[in-house]
Amino acid sequence: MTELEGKRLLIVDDDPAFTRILARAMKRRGLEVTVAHSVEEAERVLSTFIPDMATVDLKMETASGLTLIPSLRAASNEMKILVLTGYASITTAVEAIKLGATNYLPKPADADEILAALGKTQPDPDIEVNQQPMSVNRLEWEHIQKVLAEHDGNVSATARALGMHRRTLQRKLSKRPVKQ
Amino acid sequence: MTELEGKRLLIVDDDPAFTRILARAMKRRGLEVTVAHSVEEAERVLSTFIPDMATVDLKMETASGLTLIPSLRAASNEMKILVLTGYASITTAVEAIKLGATNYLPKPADADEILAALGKTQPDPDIEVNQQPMSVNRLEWEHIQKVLAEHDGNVSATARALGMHRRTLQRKLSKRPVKQ
DNA sequence: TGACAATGCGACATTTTGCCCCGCTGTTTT
DNA sequence: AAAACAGCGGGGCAAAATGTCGCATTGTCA
Repeated sequence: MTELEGKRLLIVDDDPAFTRILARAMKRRGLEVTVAHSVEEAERVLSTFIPDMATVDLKMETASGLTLIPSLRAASNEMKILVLTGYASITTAVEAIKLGATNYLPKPADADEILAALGKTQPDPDIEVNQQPMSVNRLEWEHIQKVLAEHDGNVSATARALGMHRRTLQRKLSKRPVKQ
Repeated sequence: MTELEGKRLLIVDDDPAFTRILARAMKRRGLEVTVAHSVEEAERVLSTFIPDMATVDLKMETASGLTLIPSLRAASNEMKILVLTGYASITTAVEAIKLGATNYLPKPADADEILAALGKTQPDPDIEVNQQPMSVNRLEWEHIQKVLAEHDGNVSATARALGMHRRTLQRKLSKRPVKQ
């Protein structure tokens, strides 16, 4: 881990408990950590210095972390950008990588996983494919996320498009996605 | 759909039933379709001509579809490459995009979804409106049928694979007038 | 034949859902 | 500016779906 010594990490997440713990773990590993609790705050940080790596939460109070990725990537081509979210979906993962993220991890993830994901830049065609098909619940979650993205996050429109009650969709969205 | 007329599509998937249906649907839309049932076969096709777009399955008998993506991308920067798999996961989605895929879709997906994912860039107002996304129920139904077939009709095994209770799967299978 | 998995189904507790109704916040219309 | 409108989040409640357990029956295979 010595090669991490002194590297600057920007953590963007509006969960104070999460950022506190992660920041501490990263500092213990010798990183220089800055925390931003919103996209706006992150933009301000960017105007003062350019971090070497960044972790970005997707679901935040105000703007989505996705909107921050282009700014981060514009600030530096070398920056390692990791998207980290408790509401992971294939749709947002694809979107994030296309926007220039280096990697994408579902929460919960510990500090070592995060560092590993930040370090693994090169794609590997030989990673193994799941042997299990998706669970129905997971498939539903992915589908909902896709349609939601197509409707720019408009819950009402998505519910209409899916022929599902808005209240039900709202409840489903507030839950964490199922594993696997 | 006229802008699709005559475009060459390469379908890489080792499921004969799937390729047959998809090829037919795509031909009906005016595409020129070639099918490869393995990565090797796809490589051979590539040495003959360069398609405008390709759909690639991940889980195939021999090599994973992921290994094909660099070849496809090397053959042309313009090619639309869609990864399409019943064994979708965030990990492989991220890898696929990093390797140069244009998009990534979990199966089941119908022909229109696939075309959309391959990058319809035309601002066609009608398409958006009448193109309803698949309802969650139908999506679920198709997925269940697929996995059930993979397990030779074994309900218990299917329920395990789908992470769903056997009793629930049983009930779903019994009373299902397949509504859209 | 014995062992074992799979099936169909009843019964019941738990969870999810559909539905109606708020209040609040922006945006568009009048 | 006021009113009308759309979207969001959420409370509460009845109806429906699901998870769970148990049990008798039916393959299947060595």
